[in-house]
Amino acid sequence: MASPIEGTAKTVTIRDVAAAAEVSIGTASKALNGRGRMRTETRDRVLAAAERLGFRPNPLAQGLLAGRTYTVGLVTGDSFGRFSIPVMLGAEDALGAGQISVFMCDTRDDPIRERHYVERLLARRVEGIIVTDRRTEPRPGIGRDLPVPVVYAMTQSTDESDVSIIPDDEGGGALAARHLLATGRTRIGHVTGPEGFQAARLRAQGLASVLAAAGLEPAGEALFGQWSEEWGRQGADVLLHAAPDIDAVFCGSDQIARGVAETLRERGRRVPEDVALVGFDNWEPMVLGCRPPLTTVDMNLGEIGRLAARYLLDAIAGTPSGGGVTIVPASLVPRESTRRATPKG
Amino acid sequence: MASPIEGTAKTVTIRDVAAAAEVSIGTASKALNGRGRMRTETRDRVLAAAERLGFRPNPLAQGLLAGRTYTVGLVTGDSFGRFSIPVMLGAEDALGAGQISVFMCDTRDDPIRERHYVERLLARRVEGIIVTDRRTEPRPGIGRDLPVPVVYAMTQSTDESDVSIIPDDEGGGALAARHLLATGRTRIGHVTGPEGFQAARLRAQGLASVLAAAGLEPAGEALFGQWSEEWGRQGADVLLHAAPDIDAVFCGSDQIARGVAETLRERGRRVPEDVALVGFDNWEPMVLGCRPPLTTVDMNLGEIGRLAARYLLDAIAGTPSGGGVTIVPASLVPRESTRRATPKG
DNA sequence: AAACGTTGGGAATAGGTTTTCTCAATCGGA
DNA sequence: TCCGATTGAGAAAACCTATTCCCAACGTTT
Repeated sequence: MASPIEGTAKTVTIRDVAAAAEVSIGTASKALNGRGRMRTETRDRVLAAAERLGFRPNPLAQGLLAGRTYTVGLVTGDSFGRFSIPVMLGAEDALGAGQISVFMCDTRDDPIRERHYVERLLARRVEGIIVTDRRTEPRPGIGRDLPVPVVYAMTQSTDESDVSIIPDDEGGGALAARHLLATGRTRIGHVTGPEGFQAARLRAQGLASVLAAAGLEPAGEALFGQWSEEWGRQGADVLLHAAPDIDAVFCGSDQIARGVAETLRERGRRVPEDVALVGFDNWEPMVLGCRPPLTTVDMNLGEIGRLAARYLLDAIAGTPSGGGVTIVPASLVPRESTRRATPKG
Repeated sequence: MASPIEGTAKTVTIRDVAAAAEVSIGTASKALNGRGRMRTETRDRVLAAAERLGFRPNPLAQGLLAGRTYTVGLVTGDSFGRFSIPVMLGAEDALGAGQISVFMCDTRDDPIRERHYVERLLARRVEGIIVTDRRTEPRPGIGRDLPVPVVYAMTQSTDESDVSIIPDDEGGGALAARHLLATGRTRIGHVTGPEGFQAARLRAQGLASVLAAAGLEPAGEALFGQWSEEWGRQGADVLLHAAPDIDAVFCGSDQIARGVAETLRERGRRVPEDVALVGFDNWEPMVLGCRPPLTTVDMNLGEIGRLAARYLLDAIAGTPSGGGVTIVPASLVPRESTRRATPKG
């Protein structure tokens, strides 16, 4: 049986199909699309000819006529890094199912390139654009009054009327805090990334408000630093000095948590027996490489991507669903680093 | 000044431009493309009108006429993971510069999805396809006698006449070995991934042949296991038991190297003073998070992508450059884990 | 003044598909 | 037997741009 992927020296058009089936082009089109009324015998004859010749309608011609391209653009400033990849996969998942293809653009965080790419996408008549980035901070939009809908995923536009879909950093922090409380911890420290990052501030805030609601004080101040293991190692020492009696640390990222885990172990604190540990990101190589495997918060980035895609599809269909900023809840992924100490005896 | 990105309620065609400039459509086209002969006054009038109306030629119409789409497909089985991303960025870099846009397809390693996507790309009349994957193993091609050129990057087609561009695993292993020899190490162990991976076998072989050429025996057998930190920790113990006097370990991946580093430290061996360590991949978070920062081999994946793109561009232009399998040399990235012990006194 | 060359611009066609309109043929009913 | 209704299929327009061919007008030369 001939594979439809197999080569065709020359591209076969509907004209060829019509000729082979001995009908007019219009009839062939109707037969292929199940549109008009005709004898089933005729329809079958056309279908058979199309199959035999390996006919694939030219989407350029289709799009030209329909005024649609069934394409969207995906613009990232993150060079498709750790954060934008899952978003992108989620989006591609949702879009691909609907026969929409995705143009990929990497701006390298350069506004000039970004503008350039947006221009090109618009020239190509994409029907929508998804913008993703590494930081959840609000950023300037990619242009005002664009002729197609735009969704910001994993980042926000400074223009509040734009549609943004972001993770729930504060809720994630709260989730981690409640999990630690539920496993019996009360003296909880926090080591996280630069204070300049909204994500870091919100996660800290989520932790703080849960602690406050439980009538607890945080153990030491929230330590802002870098998104690195090295800072995790340093931060753990600072924390142990400031609050030697801590029984848990919530970290702003899995990388930081690994650094913290290492220092804790070297200082003779057992994880999770003496000190429980929660990370953030659910970045597998980090989380599983950690000793012990790390309880962490998953931002559900794939869901963010899917949501962004769905919004875009709705907007393209002319029925935009909601607007403004949508916050996607985070999930807690429990692993060994917060296992409850087994009661003695 | 009006931004060309700004919105246009209705898409403006060359017809509108022609009307605004009071010329015929044909003249407008010639003016915009600098083709025919005409008074500069006329040309300027058209250009001004186009600018004013924000005219962008419809690429569908252009493509339909020219029989070109200026698009290529990028198909990955790796869900755009750690290995295919850099390849993809390199490719996008080279293609984007040439006004070619890239369709992104994630097959999730599923042959059905792959076939589906290839179908869709061909239907969209892409002018070429790049296939990337996580493993460098030969894999079945995406189809025979396709109407467009195909390049396999970071993977190979089982069909030897297909064009593949892969990293130099063996050369990378040799590079690591020579670096260790150059820093005065002679008793070199090897911990790597599953023997089922060609990449693991080739890297081991690169090490082995350099050692043999130097008249040295490997320290212990090459240890094949998993691509994980956990295996690195275990493997290091096995190695220390089999060859307690090792002064260097070459690891098949940075993750493994981190595990090895950890065990070495816990067993009282200092890195790099007692034992030097070389990883593979140059995966930044791993390499920099390691203590000490890890010397490693970089496969130059970006270059692989750029090369793949360049080949594709040549093939599209009708002048395919070379063919068969191209191997891209690896580079050694020296860091602290192989620092030469400073001579005493 | 006539013949010729040059220049500027328009008309028409192509590209592949969808859709609307139109027409012919067939069938049923009176 | 004739008329009307219904069905099946074709012709043509539309989508938008690029290109080829052609024509008219103007200027130059003899």
